[in-house]
Amino acid sequence: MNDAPDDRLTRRGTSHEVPEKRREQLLAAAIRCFGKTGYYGTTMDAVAVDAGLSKGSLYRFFKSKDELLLAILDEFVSEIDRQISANPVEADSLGQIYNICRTTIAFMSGQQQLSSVWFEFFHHEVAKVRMREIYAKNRRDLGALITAGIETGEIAPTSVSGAVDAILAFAEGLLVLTHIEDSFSPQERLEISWPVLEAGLKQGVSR
Amino acid sequence: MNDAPDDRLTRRGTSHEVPEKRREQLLAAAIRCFGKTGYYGTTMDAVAVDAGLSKGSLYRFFKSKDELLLAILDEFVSEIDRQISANPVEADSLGQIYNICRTTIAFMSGQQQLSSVWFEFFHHEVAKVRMREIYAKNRRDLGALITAGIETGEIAPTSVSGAVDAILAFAEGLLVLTHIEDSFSPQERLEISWPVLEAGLKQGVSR
DNA sequence: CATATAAAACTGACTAGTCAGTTTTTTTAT
DNA sequence: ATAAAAAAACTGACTAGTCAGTTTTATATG
Repeated sequence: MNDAPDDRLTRRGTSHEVPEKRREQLLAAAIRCFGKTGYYGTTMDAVAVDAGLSKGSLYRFFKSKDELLLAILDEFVSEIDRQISANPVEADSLGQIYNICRTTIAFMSGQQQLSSVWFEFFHHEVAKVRMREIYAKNRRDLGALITAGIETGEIAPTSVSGAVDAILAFAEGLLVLTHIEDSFSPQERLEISWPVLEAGLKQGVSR
Repeated sequence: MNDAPDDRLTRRGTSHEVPEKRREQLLAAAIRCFGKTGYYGTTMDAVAVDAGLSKGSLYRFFKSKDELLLAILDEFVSEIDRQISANPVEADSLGQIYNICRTTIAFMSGQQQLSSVWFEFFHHEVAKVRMREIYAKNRRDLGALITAGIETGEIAPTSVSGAVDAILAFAEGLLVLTHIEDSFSPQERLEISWPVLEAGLKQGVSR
């Protein structure tokens, strides 16, 4: 039951525990709970208990369950961005694209299965708006890389949006498979199946 | 509000309305409702109202919400299978694989967005078991086609499971994108981006 | 230092509403 | 009349969000 980390804050803060820290603590608890039982399956009480707080206190930091959720989404986006840019910059476009896929998949599949929550939001209007923004950005970034790759001759001339769709769908799909097949390791599978996609991009459209 | 089809059964059954027919009617209503508001966002009352019945009657045909759900999943699987085998048999493996992808995507994205419900089940244990069976079968079918394609030289020698992963992830991902980007037409996008994947399979692993 | 006071953080019981599933009542067909 | 089917009413468990009261921490004062 209690698998919260040991570094959980004590119930009463000391003078050195600023609200920021407590907010992070609540966010971490929410990620654990949502990851375990999903958004709709997680009660605000459960989040509070996991963080070692009461529900009333939780509501001091997050006005609603939706707000808590959006905070998690934002945390995810910025963390993934941070990790991607922390990697050494690849010289070639395909290397950069692979870097983005690998980093994103590693992060998403690592966080207590939280990525499964991602898919609960197709009927959650608030979350959906945020998700659209995220995908629009992904689409712009990948599109720029592919265009650059075509210019250098690294990627065969092809429909840029087609290639973006293929990459986005591929990465997204690997995450989906992760949640259906328990033994599935998306990182391993990315390594195995990436060459197929890579060959397609290098080779270009053959018909 | 009321967008149920006109051929909806009358409120009172006649002696000629066999349970089978009513069951199908309820299933259709459930598909509409789940498609509109998702599994967790759909109440049993809503399904009953959509079908022009009361909740009590609904429970005569389906013992629980879970049972209703499983019936839909089964209906989907058999309908997709039916449509795939209804297509003319392609001579080559790649054509058959494309046929499977195209038919599945066309069906899933066509049914009142019901495919979004698919993704709500990563935390629904009952549905998850059924989904695993479905994916295991997909994996077997695709694996056989790829192995055959490699034997005929149509597909370059490669990791069969890697290729299966790539295709499954790709198709699954296209459906995900459908639900994030409203203007996204998965059929169109499949046509645009399929060549990338196809080239990859023909070309094989290049490293 | 010790004590008083103010401010901040926290609690848990409560509200108001929802919904899956059940039971009772009404309608219809034969 | 009577049995089957449908409708309506009901139950009980659950949950997001609130708030009055409590405890802890920070600050001011002699």
